[in-house]
Amino acid sequence: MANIRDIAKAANVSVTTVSRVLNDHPYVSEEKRRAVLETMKVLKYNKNLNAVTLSKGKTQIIGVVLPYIHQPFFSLVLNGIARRASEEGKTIMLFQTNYEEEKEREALEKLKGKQLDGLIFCSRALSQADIQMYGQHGPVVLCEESEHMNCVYMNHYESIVTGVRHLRRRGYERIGLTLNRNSGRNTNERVRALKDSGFHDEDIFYGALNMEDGEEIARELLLLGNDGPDALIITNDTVAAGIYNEFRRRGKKIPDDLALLSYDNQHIAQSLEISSVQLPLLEMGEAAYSLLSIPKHKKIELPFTLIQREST
Amino acid sequence: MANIRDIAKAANVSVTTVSRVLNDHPYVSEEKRRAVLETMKVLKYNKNLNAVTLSKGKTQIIGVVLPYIHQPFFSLVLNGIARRASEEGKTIMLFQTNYEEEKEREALEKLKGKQLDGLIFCSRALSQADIQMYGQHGPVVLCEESEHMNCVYMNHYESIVTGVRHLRRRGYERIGLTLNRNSGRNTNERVRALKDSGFHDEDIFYGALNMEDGEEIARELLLLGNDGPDALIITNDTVAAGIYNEFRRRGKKIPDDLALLSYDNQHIAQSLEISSVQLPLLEMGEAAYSLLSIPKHKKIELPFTLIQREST
DNA sequence: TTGTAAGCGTTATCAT
DNA sequence: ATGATAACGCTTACAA
Repeated sequence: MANIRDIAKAANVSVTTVSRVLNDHPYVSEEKRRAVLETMKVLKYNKNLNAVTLSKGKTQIIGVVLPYIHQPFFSLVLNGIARRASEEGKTIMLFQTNYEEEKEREALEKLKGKQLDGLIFCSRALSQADIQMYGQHGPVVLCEESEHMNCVYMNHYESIVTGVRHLRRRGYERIGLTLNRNSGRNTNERVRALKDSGFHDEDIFYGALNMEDGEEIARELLLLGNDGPDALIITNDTVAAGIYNEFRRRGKKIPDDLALLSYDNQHIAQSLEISSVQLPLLEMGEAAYSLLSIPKHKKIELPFTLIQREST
Repeated sequence: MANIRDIAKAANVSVTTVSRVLNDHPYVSEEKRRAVLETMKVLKYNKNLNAVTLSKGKTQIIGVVLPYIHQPFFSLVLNGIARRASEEGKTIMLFQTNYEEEKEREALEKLKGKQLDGLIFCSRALSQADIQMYGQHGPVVLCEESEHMNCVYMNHYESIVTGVRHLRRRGYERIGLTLNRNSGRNTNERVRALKDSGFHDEDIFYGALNMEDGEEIARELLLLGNDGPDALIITNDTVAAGIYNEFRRRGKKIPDDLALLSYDNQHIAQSLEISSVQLPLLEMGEAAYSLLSIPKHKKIELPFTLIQREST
């Protein structure tokens, strides 16, 4: 592997000149430029990007932390980030964490080790305080409200309040909630909003992330019969689809037997006519990316829209 | 920013000793180890990972090239890759190309520049020959059949033949096909299989990738009336869902008015009872990752399964 | 067990 | 315009 010095020697110029040619700097005669280019070809020269990185102190790599790649929510946010990053010639390093703190730490350590120019958390398991500690090593953005770090988020409390109001107007009286985790800021906000609206813990179902989880919850609800909620606000469309499917299989009707309101408004909600809270996820990703280069604390709240369909 | 030399000086040891402490090497007295660790804390030392990279000549980064992150097909393959990579302490650099050759080239150039230890193409716009040229700079794996590069793929020709046989058995006589692109190895194989089965160009619909595309194609088909195919093999479940939705909206019935057989067997196919060809996508990703470290040419063909539902 | 010094391959500063 | 030379910060023979 020929390096810049080999080229310099072979072409009878200095390394500086070779570097100049490499970077299209001015102040290099056409004659030498051609000579350098020629010997590069002869010696099959390849620029070593790691050396550039070390010398410049920047990698042009942005880290993105998310729990699950294949969830529509996260893959759309990621998409938004990737789009902006690509426009600016940055690349994305992906950290799929499955909500394991250790995996999140790996990403933070790469920021600390200068392998990343910035880091975006689409969701997190570590505490905000833990994450904030790494802020001194480079820009960190959260897709969740934060008082100390740059962040882009939607108002989860308000979204639940809006959902409850919508359901009440449609005549539903006992409203339940499904959630993925039993901690996390967004989760807590949703729970708080539900309780403030006068509903109870017993109608909150945790561990609701996939279609199978939805089917499972549906079976629980069917056992409860009239002793359960008559409407459910659901983690995401996929879980809602699971509930929908299981109810249909058992000969139950949506929304007569159970009203469904889910989050994300993905294709499947559209197809099954499930009401859903739509978030501008691509925009969230794009905003997160932009926030990386804003030095002072900035929060961006994104609006949501409730799309009503047959399920409510 | 204190570096390894500063630490050495302050702790009264050599840089080698510091490096040894850093890497948990044996042969360093407990006394010095503690001294080093202590001064590291005092001087707030952070290891610079780029320097490590340059020195070692390996980055532990694997590049993944795919056209669209948010498509279930690709996000599942990516998931499989990420899982294996994470197990081995490698990280993923993501290249969302939107099938732009230039973007694919960026990834290849990073391999050439030693910023990547390997590269996986989940799909491609560049020719195999173009990609193969970069094989000299590091391992490259394709998720598509190739005679020269390591690859994991499914037999697209056979999948169409199987689909056609299935549809014929169910009584359908004129079978059409939807595709995303009008080139690409997988696409070509599908077209070839359809033609070999006795069907024609006129029933092939291109540009079918999203739900909206499906709706559009559905409208075209509705205009054709009885002058179109009575069954369709479809790019993916999302497109199929689009067709399904549009037909339902117009009061048409699936499969009476049109039989649908799609690819990928994602949630939405399950929910809408659409027959679908299932591929082991996670396994495909995992296999692709493993193939990176196999020096001699190896091909892995993955099986597919036709899941029959109400749409056929 | 410890240290010296030569890489790794660039970029950047400062003369000339 | 061109070049010497010092960073960048770590790893790793090789020597002691």
